[in-house]
Amino acid sequence: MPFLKHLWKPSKSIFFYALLMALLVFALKWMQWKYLIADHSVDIYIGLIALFFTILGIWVASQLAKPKIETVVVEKEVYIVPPEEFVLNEAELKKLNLTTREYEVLQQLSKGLSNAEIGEQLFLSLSTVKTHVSNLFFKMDVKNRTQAIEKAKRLKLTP
Amino acid sequence: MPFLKHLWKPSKSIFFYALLMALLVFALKWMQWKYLIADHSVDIYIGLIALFFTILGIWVASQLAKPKIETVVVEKEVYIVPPEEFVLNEAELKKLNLTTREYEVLQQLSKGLSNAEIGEQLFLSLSTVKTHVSNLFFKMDVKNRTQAIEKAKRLKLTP
DNA sequence: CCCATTTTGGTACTTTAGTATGAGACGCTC
DNA sequence: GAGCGTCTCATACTAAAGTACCAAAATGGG
Repeated sequence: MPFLKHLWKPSKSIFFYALLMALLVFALKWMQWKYLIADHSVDIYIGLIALFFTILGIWVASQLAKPKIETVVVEKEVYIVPPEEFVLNEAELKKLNLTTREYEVLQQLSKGLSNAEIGEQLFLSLSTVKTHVSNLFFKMDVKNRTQAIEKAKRLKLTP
Repeated sequence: MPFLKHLWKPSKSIFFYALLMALLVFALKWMQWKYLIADHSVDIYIGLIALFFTILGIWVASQLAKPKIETVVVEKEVYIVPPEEFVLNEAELKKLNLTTREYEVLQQLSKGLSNAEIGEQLFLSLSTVKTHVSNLFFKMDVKNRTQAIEKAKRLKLTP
């Protein structure tokens, strides 16, 4: 009977109930000497005791058999990606009305390359790079390359 | 006491237990006449009845009371922040061994300001700004301001 | 107070960036 | 083919950036 296992669990309560039961027995014994020695109402006496202790047993069982609520906490992780990969903002790019070559120069510019290095990368003379860069600044409405880089990254035109 | 509601539910069982109880009382009455009239072992008799009916009550309660095991599953959503706000990388900053003033210049530099503008912001002459900037490039191991900005942002030294 | 570091500023110079202007070559379209 | 836009490159110039070296003033700790 698996129920009994639960009965023995709360050891502190056991002593309390045992003490309570002892007191009741003592009280009943006292009542026995006072009222029941004389007459023959032993049947009623026994019945009352049986009824009382049955109810007591039920009550004890109800007290010991506690709700027993098992709370299972399941942590559900809501993952929100931080990678933040580069997605070209084509709308903004189109607004600027850059030519193909100008955009290529802008990409190199955003890498932090100098005009000479851009020329090496795209096989252009320094003059040509300067021309593209200058036109780039005009179209982008900036005054120097650092502002151009900042704006290009902010508008998601370059990584 | 909500427990009693469960007791009254199975009406068929009630008659069975009532009948059982009646039989037991009858049996006890018979035992009473046979063994216990003569002597003074009424105490033991009462104790046995009390014990028996307590156990009976417990048993009845355990039979009638449902398992009563409630499993509550609580789903706890744990969010992982995406804000990605600027957090200064103090470790990397310390590695560079920049002076206070140099770092202030770097902060303005990262905004895309020219040397002259940085001078206006920090109330410095162009010469002083150039000195700081030059020392900055040496300590950061870069060749120009665009690389310095790129590195500062990558190492989370500036927003 | 002394010393090391920082901060500030200067001069002189080189390099790079950026502007302005022009011009030749190419491809496309009307 | 004329016109247009793009791409290329050049020259000339100015502005800004960057380097090198020096030095005075301020700062802060032992």
